[in-house]
Amino acid sequence: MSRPSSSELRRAILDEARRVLVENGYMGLSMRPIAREVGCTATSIYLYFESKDALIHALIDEGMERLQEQFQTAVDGVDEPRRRLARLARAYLDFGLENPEYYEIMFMLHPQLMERYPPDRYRRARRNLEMFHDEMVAALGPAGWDGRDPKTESTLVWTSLHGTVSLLIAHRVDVSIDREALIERAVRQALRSLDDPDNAAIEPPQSDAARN
Amino acid sequence: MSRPSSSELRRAILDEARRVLVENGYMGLSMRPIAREVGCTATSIYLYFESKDALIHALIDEGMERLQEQFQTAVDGVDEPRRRLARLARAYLDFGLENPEYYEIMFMLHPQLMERYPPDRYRRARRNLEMFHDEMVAALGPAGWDGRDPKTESTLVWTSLHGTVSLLIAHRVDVSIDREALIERAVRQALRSLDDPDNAAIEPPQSDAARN
Amino acid sequence: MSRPSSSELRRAILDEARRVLVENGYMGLSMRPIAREVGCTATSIYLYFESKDALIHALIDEGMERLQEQFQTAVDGVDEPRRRLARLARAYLDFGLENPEYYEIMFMLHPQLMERYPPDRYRRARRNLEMFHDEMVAALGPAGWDGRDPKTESTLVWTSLHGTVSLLIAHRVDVSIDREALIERAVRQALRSLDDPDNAAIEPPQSDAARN
Amino acid sequence: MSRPSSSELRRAILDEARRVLVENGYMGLSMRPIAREVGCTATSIYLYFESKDALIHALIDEGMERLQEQFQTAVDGVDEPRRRLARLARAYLDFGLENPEYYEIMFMLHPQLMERYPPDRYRRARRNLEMFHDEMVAALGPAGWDGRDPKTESTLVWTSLHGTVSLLIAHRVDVSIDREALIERAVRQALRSLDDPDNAAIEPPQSDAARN
DNA sequence: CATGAATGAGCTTTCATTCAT
DNA sequence: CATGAATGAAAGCTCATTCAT
Repeated sequence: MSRPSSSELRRAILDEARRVLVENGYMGLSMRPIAREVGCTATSIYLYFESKDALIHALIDEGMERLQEQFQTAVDGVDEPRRRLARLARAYLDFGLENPEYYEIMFMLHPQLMERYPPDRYRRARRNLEMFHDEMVAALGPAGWDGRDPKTESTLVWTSLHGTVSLLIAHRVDVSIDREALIERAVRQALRSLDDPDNAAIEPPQSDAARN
Repeated sequence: MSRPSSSELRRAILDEARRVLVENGYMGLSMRPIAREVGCTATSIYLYFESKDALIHALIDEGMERLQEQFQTAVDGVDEPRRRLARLARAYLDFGLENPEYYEIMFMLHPQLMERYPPDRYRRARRNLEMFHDEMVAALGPAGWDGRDPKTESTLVWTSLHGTVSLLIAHRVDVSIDREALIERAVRQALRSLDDPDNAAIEPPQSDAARN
Repeated sequence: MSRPSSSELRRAILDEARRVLVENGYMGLSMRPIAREVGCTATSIYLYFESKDALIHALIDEGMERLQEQFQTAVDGVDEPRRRLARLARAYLDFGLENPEYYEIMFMLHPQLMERYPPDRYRRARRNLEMFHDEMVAALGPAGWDGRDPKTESTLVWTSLHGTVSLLIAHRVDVSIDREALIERAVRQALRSLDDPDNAAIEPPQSDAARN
Repeated sequence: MSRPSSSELRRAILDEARRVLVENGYMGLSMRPIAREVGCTATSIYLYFESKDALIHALIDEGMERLQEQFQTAVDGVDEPRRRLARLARAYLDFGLENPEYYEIMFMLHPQLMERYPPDRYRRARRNLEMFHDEMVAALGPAGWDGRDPKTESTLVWTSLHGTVSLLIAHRVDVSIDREALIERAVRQALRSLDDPDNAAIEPPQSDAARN
């Protein structure tokens, strides 16, 4: 899976690119400053990455691999389905918070930029998220869905975790909030689907509220 | 702020800027194409907005005002606290999905870009989100928190809604998922805090894996 | 026909571009040196020409107009068809030798570059050359073609003049050759079609000579 | 697949360079795409050619040799001077049309680029063209020039053939023209000098119109 | 004989912005 | 209120070429 790593420079470029990404974001990423920082010319970058897009895509790939590894580590040796799912959720949050630069390009890039990511690699990357689905099905079994759709439910787990990660790494969450407490609550809430689906107390969606 | 006179040109610039935003994202927004589209020169834009940042900030302000209006409309005439909260959640989702361009600059901009948004206006904008907090406190009363922090809980409502909105407008959610069903589930899940806080079945956070 | 000429800078850019063209050829033409020479920045050139191609195309247009003018002047007041044709031929040669930079981009550009010249403007430009055809038909009348094709014959006039012009301005013609004598002979030879078409003495094309 | 021997690589480079030349012209010729196509590195090209210029010059040399061969073949066994000259003319046209990539670098390069072609090799190459001169002298003998200069006349043969070849390979000649007919006519016209020099019907050059 | 790594100069073009009018 | 002219900086990228191995 991992490349023969043609040189340390390639590594240095990727690392510097990540560093810039978390600091300045995608649009603040430009070739010459990276080159200057790693001590080569802008031309040299093109020896390892055929374009700026390719460099970004390589980072996305790396990020997806790392997330996959953290997922595997998280569930390794854990048998109980609910615990496996909880571990996955926690691992997702941890990954995002510990690797904001990877997370940003993996899950927060604008659609227009994402379109240039090769579709087959995109599909492969998406398989990471299917773990949420598979573990949920394993946890709840064929019954117990009460008419709900497993794909929708697992997507919901993901979106709810993503909301927390993305706002945290964008420094949008009030600093007075206890970070660890929020994370813990996010994990638990994400997994509430596993418990009682009874929430009749809340009113059904109202189309009038949708109008502006 | 700016004069209340606000000519039609100013309006046209803002509208065109929004149109570009939803298509190309923040980084695809540049002054001259806007000018060309609304039929004036790039210089003219500077008569109404002192910089590109100021233009973006004006759009953020507008978006925040619109969200505020939709919040007010949503809870208008509704007395029951839980229903008020549900309405707010639904209004938030609807706003994001119907105004992706506003939503993007309001809640998805990179920190570096957000830093240039004047802090006082940022604080004012944040007050929108405090509605979640206030309504939750109203709903649960002084008791019933079981040791949980109202601020954390209301933040959790927000992040969970944001996850769904942001991934939907970024076209990250699998197209085979029923959009409306996901939204409905997102609202309900966001408000689960109001019900039983019992989730002892899920293991405690693994603090060792979270630290780097 | 001539533009309102928005400023003298536009003129200066065109002139400098021409100067560079004759010296360094098309591939030696680049924006920044032009800018430096006319005393503006490279960006300014883009105020007057939307691209390097557009700049070249503007020069082609100008050249075609000038050639057209010289053609008109040449035949002005001349009635006798043969003399009109001779004047055209001479004017063509003179134009090319006096305006080598125009001539180069008008008639010596590589096909690949020419493809980007808008087809409608190309067709308009080609009309210049149709004057050879029209005058030949006028000179020889409906009869007198002895089975030869007027279009072929007029094309032959052009190609034969072009050969002389292009080799002269490329400095390919031996310097010991009397330039004026060559030109005079070229004109006369180009118009030989008008006289006796009898050249049976020369053998027909031989396919064996075509093989390598 | 065995490795190409060194001479084969040299050959492959030259062939690929020619292929690129006919497609993209001189300015579209760059080292790395050639290397990629022949399956070596850009550096390897420098083992066989000390510079891009040298590569081009080698191609020019090759082309000149091939033209020389075709000239020899054309007149081989032909005794009658006029027929020999006609054969040469035809061979020249055929060479250009069948080897447009050679022809372009041999006869259509901008003076600035040609200056770098070593003068001695240039002179040797020029000897090809002197065959026109020698055969004309042989055909007409010491008399029969009527005051005309043999060098001028043979140059005229060349320029007139060049005009036809260069415009044809640049796709400048109207597609509705019968290519073979034009070529045949070009050969005949080029050799008209051999016949009557009487062209008194055409007016003398107008030196006044030629000056600016 | 051939390579991989690297370079410096250069390319066309776009950017947000300013200033005199 | 609006413009046309102009700019400096920077963008991504390609070029022919060199050098140690």
